[in-house]
Amino acid sequence: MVHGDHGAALPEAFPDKLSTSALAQCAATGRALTTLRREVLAIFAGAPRPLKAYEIVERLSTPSRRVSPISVYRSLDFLIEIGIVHRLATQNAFVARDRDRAQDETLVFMICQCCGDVDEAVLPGMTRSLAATADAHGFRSRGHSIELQGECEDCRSALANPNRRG
Amino acid sequence: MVHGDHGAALPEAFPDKLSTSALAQCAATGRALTTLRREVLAIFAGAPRPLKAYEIVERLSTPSRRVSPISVYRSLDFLIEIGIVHRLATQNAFVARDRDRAQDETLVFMICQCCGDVDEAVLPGMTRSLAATADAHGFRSRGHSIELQGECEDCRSALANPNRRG
DNA sequence: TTCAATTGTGTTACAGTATAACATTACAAC
DNA sequence: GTTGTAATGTTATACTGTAACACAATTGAA
Ligand SMILES: [Zn+2]
Ligand SMILES: [Zn+2]
Ligand SMILES: [Zn+2]
Ligand SMILES: [Zn+2]
Repeated sequence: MVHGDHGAALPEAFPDKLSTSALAQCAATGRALTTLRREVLAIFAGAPRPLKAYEIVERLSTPSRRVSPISVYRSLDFLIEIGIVHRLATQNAFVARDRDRAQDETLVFMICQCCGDVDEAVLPGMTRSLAATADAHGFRSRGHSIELQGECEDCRSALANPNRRG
Repeated sequence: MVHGDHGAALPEAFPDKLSTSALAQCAATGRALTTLRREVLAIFAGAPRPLKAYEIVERLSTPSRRVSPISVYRSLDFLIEIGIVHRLATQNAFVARDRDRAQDETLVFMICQCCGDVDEAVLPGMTRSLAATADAHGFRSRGHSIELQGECEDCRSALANPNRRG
């Protein structure tokens, strides 16, 4: 983070939507939204930015309860499987999003190198475009990771105008 | 790798093209293609598949010469900067490609989960499409990572037809 | 020539990320 | 109750990447 902590984000009505999505997915797939998994999800709900696995470990651990990294990774894997959490491969970090993923939605993550914020987008044409490309190469695609690095709007205006009142 | 080691790849005339590209980039940017960097590049030249950083460490090390991970990472960073090597974020691995990258070419990597092979493609529309998306979100993109996971053609036909002569 | 300044490497140690292997619990089905 | 499955606990370890500082080589002045 190069300059101040502008760029707050949306920690509000987040939890409910996430949990709702998660429960729906669990019901659909016959798996359980256990305590641990809910706890992990709750941490995401309150987090405006991507979380590192070991941050989650820390936040879940107390003097009387040491949560192990592998437990967290297992919960993350689960939440990724049901489509609630996404791994940001370029950051070794994770975000929770509750888009009602219509089968093939191609998510693009835009990651601000300055403040760490992550925004996401769905490119309508992208899914077809990627599928066509894969096809042309005889490749059967089963998943993808699309991440942009750069600067978010807030950070750009902050850089252009470091102190608000000249 | 689930089944046999089909899917050989192109280790042939590779080295020269890579080195040529690298030298050109160095000349253009006033940096040096040192011995270590050339050695790393040479390992890529002979490798049909992505390399892990510590694989390179091993291959460069001998009883009398222990190359340290950080030296390898530094060389990798350099080769990435000049555009010869790409990091596959989802694999923690690296590939060398010598595409004469016209400024904005948007590379898409297709990574076979079965044999580990990596193919690449350039989507003509992609660069504009991503730029438009970023714009719409006020995001200034400075780099990206686009990776597909799936199965390559060879692996699919091998799976469909495990033993070649029924 | 000697003196920076820059670039690249060596060396050591360490931080950060992720998983293996096996024991244990919880719960449902038979 | 026993069996099977899903999930978690526990311990240890493997894998990935970097910090910090010393050293060497190059270049371009003073
Ligand atoms: Zn910022
Ligand atoms: Zn920002
Ligand atoms: Zn295969
Ligand atoms: Zn394959």
